[in-house]
Amino acid sequence: MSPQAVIPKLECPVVDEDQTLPAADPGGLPRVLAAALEVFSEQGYHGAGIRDIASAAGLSVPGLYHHYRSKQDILMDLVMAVMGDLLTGTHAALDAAGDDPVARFDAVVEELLRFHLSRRREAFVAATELRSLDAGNRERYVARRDEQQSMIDDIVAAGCARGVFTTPYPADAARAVATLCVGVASWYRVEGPLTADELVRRHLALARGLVLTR
Amino acid sequence: MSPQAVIPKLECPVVDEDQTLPAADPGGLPRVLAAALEVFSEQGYHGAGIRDIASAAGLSVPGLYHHYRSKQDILMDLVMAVMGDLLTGTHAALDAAGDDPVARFDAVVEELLRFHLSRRREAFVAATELRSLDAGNRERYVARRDEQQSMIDDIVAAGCARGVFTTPYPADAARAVATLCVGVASWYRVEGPLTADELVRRHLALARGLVLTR
DNA sequence: AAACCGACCGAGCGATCGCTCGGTGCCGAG
DNA sequence: CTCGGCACCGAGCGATCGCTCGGTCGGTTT
Repeated sequence: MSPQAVIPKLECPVVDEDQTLPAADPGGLPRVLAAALEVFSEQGYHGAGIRDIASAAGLSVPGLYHHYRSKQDILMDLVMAVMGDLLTGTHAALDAAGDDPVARFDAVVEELLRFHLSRRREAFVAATELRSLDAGNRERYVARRDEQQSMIDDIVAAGCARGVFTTPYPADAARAVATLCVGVASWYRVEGPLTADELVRRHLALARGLVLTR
Repeated sequence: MSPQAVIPKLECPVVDEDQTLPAADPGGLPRVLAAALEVFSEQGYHGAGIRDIASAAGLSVPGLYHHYRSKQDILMDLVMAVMGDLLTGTHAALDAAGDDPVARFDAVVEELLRFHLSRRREAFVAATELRSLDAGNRERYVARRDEQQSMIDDIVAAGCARGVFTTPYPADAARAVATLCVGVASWYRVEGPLTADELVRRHLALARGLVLTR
């Protein structure tokens, strides 16, 4: 189904991506995970067949199973890799932002927005396929997700404690901020009227509106 | 999989629901659609088999196909029924709200929130299974969805025109309001710390923060 | 009584599912 | 030159998929 030519086979442990991929992601995911992302984002986990993933990766079915033990493992590896990148990014943004709660808020919101803009399909799959993870995997994933959410919670709470944020409901506002940032992944289109920079600018203002309720 | 006893068979065109359903919805959906909602919300469209739907509805597989022509038709009927209820509700709330943009804004936001609270699973399925609708069905559904969005757009634009809303980005704020309201369906739990009324109160304040950006 | 209808079901169709068996070809180490 | 191991594949396993065929059954019409 995927309209790709024959790509020379070679799975390399280190990054070595000089091949032109059909429409791959910018995040440097391994070839199989990039292929899985492609088909999962279009058909969903249960709608995508192993054969779809294999051929999108330029592999046979047994070739795929040489690298991953099951379809469930592929999904888990994918969403955990994405969540790991997100946490790395937001932690780095926070470290660079210093101590001012407003600067920290802006930094984490901007990072969240840019992540969900540049890796829309990853974020979409991670959000919608939560239910396709089996119980143990889901638990491990949700723990990481909560780690991200409580990062925002803490920043908003700190801002409220110092009086720079005025919302009477810090926890609800923090969740609303996350909802807003994550939500861009499900409607943003590069062909749309908004550049990424302009979108970030506007949504930073909207996010501030959530913590500065009058 | 569904732990239900044998329910007397009888599909009635008019509403006649004195049977105790296992964990059915409050929205008065036909038996088959209520069953489909149950399994779609747990396994997704592609993850759910028609045997799951049939047995959740207390029917055999051919019995199911007596009422619906295909699995795709069941999904389409389900999401269109839900979207129809939402549009009916928000239009009614608007009609009752009069002409003041702030009253209209509050009315539609409250209706959106209450709908997504009381019919969480419906809203969740409609949002996540968009991609499972085939091209023609998706187009028809998205048209109704856009109708709902532009209702909010118009209210925010009217409020900005009269100067009671101050956001410099009415369209983005309106989308953020919708994102916020729709989002509650994916995290709200009845067992959680927030009553529905308190949640509505707080999120009305948050939504106002989005259109009253300083 | 005969003819018809809507609601429903047992059995099973071909296709596809996730996954595995038993390989082949290549490569660096000994 | 052999050998072990890695990357990979053709073929096909049993199970399940969406869907249909050919009915039965009880009620209404004529």
